[in-house]
Amino acid sequence: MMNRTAFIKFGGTTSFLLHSLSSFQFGTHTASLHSNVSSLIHKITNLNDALNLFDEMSHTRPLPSVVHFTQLLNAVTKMKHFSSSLHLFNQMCAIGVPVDKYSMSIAIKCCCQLYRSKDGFALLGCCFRRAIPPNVYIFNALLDGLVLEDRILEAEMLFKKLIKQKLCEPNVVTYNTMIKGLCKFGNNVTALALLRLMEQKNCKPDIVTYSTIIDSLCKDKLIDDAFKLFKEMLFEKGILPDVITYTSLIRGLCNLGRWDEASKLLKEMEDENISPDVQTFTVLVDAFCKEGKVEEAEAVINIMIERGKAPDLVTYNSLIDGYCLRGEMIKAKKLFDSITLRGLVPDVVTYSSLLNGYCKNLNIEKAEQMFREMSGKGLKPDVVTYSTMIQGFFQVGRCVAARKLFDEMHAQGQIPNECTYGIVLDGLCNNHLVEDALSLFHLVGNSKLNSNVAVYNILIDGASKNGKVDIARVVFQGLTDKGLQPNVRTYTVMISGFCQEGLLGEAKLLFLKMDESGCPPDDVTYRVLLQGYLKNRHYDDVEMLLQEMDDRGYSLDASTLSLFIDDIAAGLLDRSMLKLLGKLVPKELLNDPSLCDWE
DNA sequence: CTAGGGTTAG
Repeated sequence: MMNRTAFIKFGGTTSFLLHSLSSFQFGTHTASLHSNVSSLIHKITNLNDALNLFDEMSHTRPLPSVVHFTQLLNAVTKMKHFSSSLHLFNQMCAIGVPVDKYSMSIAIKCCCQLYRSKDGFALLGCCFRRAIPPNVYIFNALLDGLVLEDRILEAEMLFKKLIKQKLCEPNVVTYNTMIKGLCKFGNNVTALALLRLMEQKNCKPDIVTYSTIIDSLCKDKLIDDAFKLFKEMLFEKGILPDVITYTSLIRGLCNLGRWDEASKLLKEMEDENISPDVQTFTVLVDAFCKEGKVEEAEAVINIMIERGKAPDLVTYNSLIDGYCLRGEMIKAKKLFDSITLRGLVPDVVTYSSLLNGYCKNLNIEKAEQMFREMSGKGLKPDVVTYSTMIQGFFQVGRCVAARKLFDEMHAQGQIPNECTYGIVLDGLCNNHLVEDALSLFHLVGNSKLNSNVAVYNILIDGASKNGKVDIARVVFQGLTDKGLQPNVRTYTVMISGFCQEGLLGEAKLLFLKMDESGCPPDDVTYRVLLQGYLKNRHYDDVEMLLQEMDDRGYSLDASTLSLFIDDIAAGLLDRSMLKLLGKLVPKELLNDPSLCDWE
């Protein structure tokens, strides 16, 4: 806590306060403080001013009222200085300001926003002891805290308890917070059910309710459902969408590559006089970059600047990623270096993006350099940074370095997640260390990490590629034994493994099982099986498979197609198959010169 | 004097 001396030292930026406060610094005009305090609080723009004003207030006798202290507390909280705000709250208690439900609710909110909902609940206990009946604001803050910490079951329990024990009447914010939690865990169905419950209970869903669910549907690529809800909101409830609603929908469309509709929606929102903001533009930049359309992303940034919406760190992080994806590392680094010139400070994501770019482009030394540099700047590498770097080491065959970093990650308190685990298993397999991957897999045993099909897909693929199809078969069996459902990819990698070993009978059997199991083969499965057949000169089922592909609307890829052409040229396959093959050539390959000379 | 929804990295 800063004292008065420190305040003087900081000087300069707070001169208006000094001036305003000078009237009572010598204890002569305390009355003027009380009348001025609200206006002083409104002028607060930084933490130092707030802390010093608090200091002044706490030395004033009689003490300013709890309302004034709470106003100040609120100002600090709005600046997101949650721990300072909590500190001030504690000071208030210590100097005997009688805290009320308002200050309590702010303090609880601060605990929760700091991922310390446990302390929030402790304060709830204080409410009861001090005969401050907790209100809906307090419970909403606690509910939000649980959601923030991903403690969704406890959030649901609290929500139900509020209603059952009539602790408070849940309002639209309570519902919205619970819905946000459900959406965060991908439970759109229950979120929607809660929206319906609101209607029943006469607690009108509002734009936040709708936007939250619409956003979640978009994230799950359920864009049609999202628009259905959007129309319901607009036409049945008469709620007008705002910039947030539009941004979610635009992102949903962009992520599905439906650019035309996205730009139509962008135009629609501008027609409604809703201006896209920095986040809307950033969504566009990010989507373009992910598609490799960096020029379009740059154009969006230029539009932003023209319109006076300064791109922020997130915008630039996305663009860095876009350059990295295209292997344009010089541009990526140049942008990285220019971020500081724009008055922005690179964060963990910025560093991780560039580091990822260097890894993906196999410049591991530069990646390591970024890794060291960020630590030097006081930025702590997080799970993503570590995972990226570990993957980079594996990609260049530096398995020992990968292992060392994995251990360091543990030591630094960064817990590997599913993705890290997958990277390690994949890395080991790709470096011919299938046995090590299996040992790790068995070591992990029955934990949650091993209940993900992706893990099995990696091991089956890895074992097969190392010529250990027997191990792959055992892992595949283990997956079903565990009650997990293989997905298309699982079947496909297993079939690919069988084909590699010339076990076409087993491949075919598994292929046939897919439809039976309600997991129909996709175009990749067909290509894998066809390649297996062709490479093994097994032509019996080929024509039938091609016909099925045509029926299902699938197409061939360039490499499978060239195998066919080679076999036809060698007279191994009949030219009559060309007609069928012609139907399976994807549009983008039609102008490929290497495929022009057949027929 | 107190509350809620949208953007980035593996």
